[in-house]
Amino acid sequence: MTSSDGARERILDAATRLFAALGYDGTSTRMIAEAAGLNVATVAYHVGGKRDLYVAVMERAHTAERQVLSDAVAQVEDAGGLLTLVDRYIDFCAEHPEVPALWMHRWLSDAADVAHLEEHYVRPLLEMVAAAARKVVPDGVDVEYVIWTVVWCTHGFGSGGVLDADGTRHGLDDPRELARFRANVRRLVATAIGLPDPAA
Amino acid sequence: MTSSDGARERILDAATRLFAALGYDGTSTRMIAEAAGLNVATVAYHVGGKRDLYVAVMERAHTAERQVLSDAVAQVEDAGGLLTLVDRYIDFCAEHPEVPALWMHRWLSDAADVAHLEEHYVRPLLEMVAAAARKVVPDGVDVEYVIWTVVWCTHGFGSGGVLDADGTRHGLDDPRELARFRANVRRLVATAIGLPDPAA
DNA sequence: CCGGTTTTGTCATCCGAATGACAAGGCTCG
DNA sequence: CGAGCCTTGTCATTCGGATGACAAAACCGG
Repeated sequence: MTSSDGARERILDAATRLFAALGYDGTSTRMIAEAAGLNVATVAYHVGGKRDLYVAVMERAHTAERQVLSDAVAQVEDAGGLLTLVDRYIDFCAEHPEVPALWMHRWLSDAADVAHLEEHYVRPLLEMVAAAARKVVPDGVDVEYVIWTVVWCTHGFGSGGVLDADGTRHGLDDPRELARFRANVRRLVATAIGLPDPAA
Repeated sequence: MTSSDGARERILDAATRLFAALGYDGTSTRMIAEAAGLNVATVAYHVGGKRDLYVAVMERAHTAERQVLSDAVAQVEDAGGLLTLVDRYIDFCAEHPEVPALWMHRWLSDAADVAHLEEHYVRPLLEMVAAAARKVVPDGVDVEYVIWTVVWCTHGFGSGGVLDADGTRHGLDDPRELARFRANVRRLVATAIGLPDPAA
């Protein structure tokens, strides 16, 4: 049973879910094994130790993220195109809430000595987007700052969400929250790069 | 020795530092004891178990935060006063980086079963600020959204910071990063609430 | 001032549980 | 068979928590 029909995939799926929800320290290999419906040792057999598991999860998440962003970047032709790019990224984070959650946890735990994730992955990604943006935006705009603002907001709203009046939390999985978020980020970016307010 | 001359304070200081840096799961009572220069049991004697330690840390952090915000709210008389309020909060987060870091970890459901922190602490705080803001801001402005945006950005830049071109990280402890952040948030808030762009 | 008692602060130590990791063996299907 | 897949079993380590012992200080009746 379970054969090899994507055992590794199932393991990574479970690990992604758990790392995103509980962080690296809050997740044990046994939890991951149980969530994947496999034995603890089987997980090690397919992926390796806990650290390998984590790296594999982060790399897979990053690959998806890079795919979305590089596709979107390729279609940026003017400043307005940046709003579409932002839209794509928001969509991606709403559809895959694990990604912002994984990164959020990561930003806060320098403990994990997997520094190459930042250096080799997020920095190039950031530069790719920044380069595309600089071409279509007036000089003097602090492009990197705008990007970081969008990143922090999107990751924040996406993983932490908003504490509603009745004490419940809403993230970007909530369609109404998503719409509100999108409209506001569009306006935020538009004014930051000197575009007219998008009435949506 | 060390008597009771603020042993509890020293413990809470160490715990705050560690919880902020490593999160709840990443911190052990033994680390805290060592960082405070005390025995594990002594920590338990003064504060209690790990959970009590965490709650005490969060409550102390929240008290400071509320103090700053309620002082600032009391001086808001017009829309421009909100920019001052934001400034105060940014200053606070820059001076006490543990606070945004603690909350950041918390949003990602660090020690999830201490829900009263959100319900009894952050929600009232949020409502206090929102109420003050609504009085001086045009109707139709999504005040709570603006607040959440500022919170996420400030906590994000404050605890996670920004990944610089050379791979180093800069948070709000870096004066230049702080200035850049402040200017941009001021503008962000100003445009969101229909104020002229503050040239600062 | 004083002897004895209580309270307070600290420590070394132990316990049950959980964790990450690994060795060795057993499936099962081509 | 035998290689890929999975399990059982075990190990050292670490965790949070609790206990009992001890010293110093505070307290108190005389």
